[in-house]
Amino acid sequence: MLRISKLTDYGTMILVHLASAKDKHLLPASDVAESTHLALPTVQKLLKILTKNGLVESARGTDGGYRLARAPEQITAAEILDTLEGPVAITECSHDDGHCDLEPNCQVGNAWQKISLAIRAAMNDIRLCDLQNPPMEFPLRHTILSKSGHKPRLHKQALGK
Amino acid sequence: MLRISKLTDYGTMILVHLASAKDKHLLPASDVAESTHLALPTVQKLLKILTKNGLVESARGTDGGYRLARAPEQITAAEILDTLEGPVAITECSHDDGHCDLEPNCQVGNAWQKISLAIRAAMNDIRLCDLQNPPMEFPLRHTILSKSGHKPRLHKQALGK
DNA sequence: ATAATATAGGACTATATTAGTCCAATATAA
DNA sequence: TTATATTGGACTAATATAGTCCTATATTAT
Ligand code: FES
Ligand code: FES
Repeated sequence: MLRISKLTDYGTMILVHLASAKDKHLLPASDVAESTHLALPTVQKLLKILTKNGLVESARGTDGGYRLARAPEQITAAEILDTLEGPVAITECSHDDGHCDLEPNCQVGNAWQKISLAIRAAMNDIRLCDLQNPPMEFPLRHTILSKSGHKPRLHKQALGK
Repeated sequence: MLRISKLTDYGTMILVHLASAKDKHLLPASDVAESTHLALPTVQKLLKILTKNGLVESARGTDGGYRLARAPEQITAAEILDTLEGPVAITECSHDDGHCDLEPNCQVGNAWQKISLAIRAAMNDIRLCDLQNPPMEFPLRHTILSKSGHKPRLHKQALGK
């Protein structure tokens, strides 16, 4: 259903490993690779991506390495997915962008897109610490606009292309 | 986020088209292709898949064709995704099945899987008629276990695999 | 300075998945 | 028997993902 790629899985493992690190200590990629049993080049690649997206921070040189940029409670699943899965928009329309000659009443792409956004909103409630130590059940209590049926959040998110 | 494939999008368009058909009338694949502006071979392939999975029913021969097997209110988004995206399970663990030598405390794959299931549960509330004519907002009000508040967030250790 | 360590950036290949097409077989009705 | 239309599956092409490797840059210690 929600299909996450292997790299996203790996990336999450890496984040979880960093989350369990001592304090502000920096872990070199080689250490992370060893601990997670993932191939070093893959770990290097992922750590670079995570760094570029602000989830982890890095230092070069001797005793350099990586660590979480924030506490595990302040990193959301939405961020992790955005970072590792990329800004993949749901298929918007089977016809090329903007021009749907057929049916102006076809809201199919639109509908899937709204569903996707609702899910994404729900992902904001799940945090790295939840992935680290998952609860019995994950709640998904959102609508695309708001949780109380009002109009507060407009979620004008640009889903790019 | 939730990434649906092009074929799933096409398939949804086809379902919506069938949903708008007169009564119990059968539409041949060629008709569907023309109406949706999709390539005929693709439409044929998708209709076969939809038929095999019980979402539409078919008749052969002259005046044969396809129609929805049930009313649009009785076809859920979950079914559509299951049918068109296949039974794609989320990546369970980066190590081969059952054998995670490293860390017994790694619940990463497990966590994503639970999230995926929660989303799938939410998809049971969305129906073909909603995709046809999407509401302002899609509600996602589920947890993996129940919908009535059940003391979530307990961070209980999940049972293994 | 120089050497050693480690990240940054990106190019590159290999693999897997998705998308799309086509053909032979079967069923139905006129 | 002919025309219509689905069924089943094989097949190729296109794209996305996974994985590796090379060069440049920054940092620290000697
Ligand atoms: S086919 Fe273009 S909006 Fe649906
Ligand atoms: S690496 Fe095996 S369960 Fe997480």
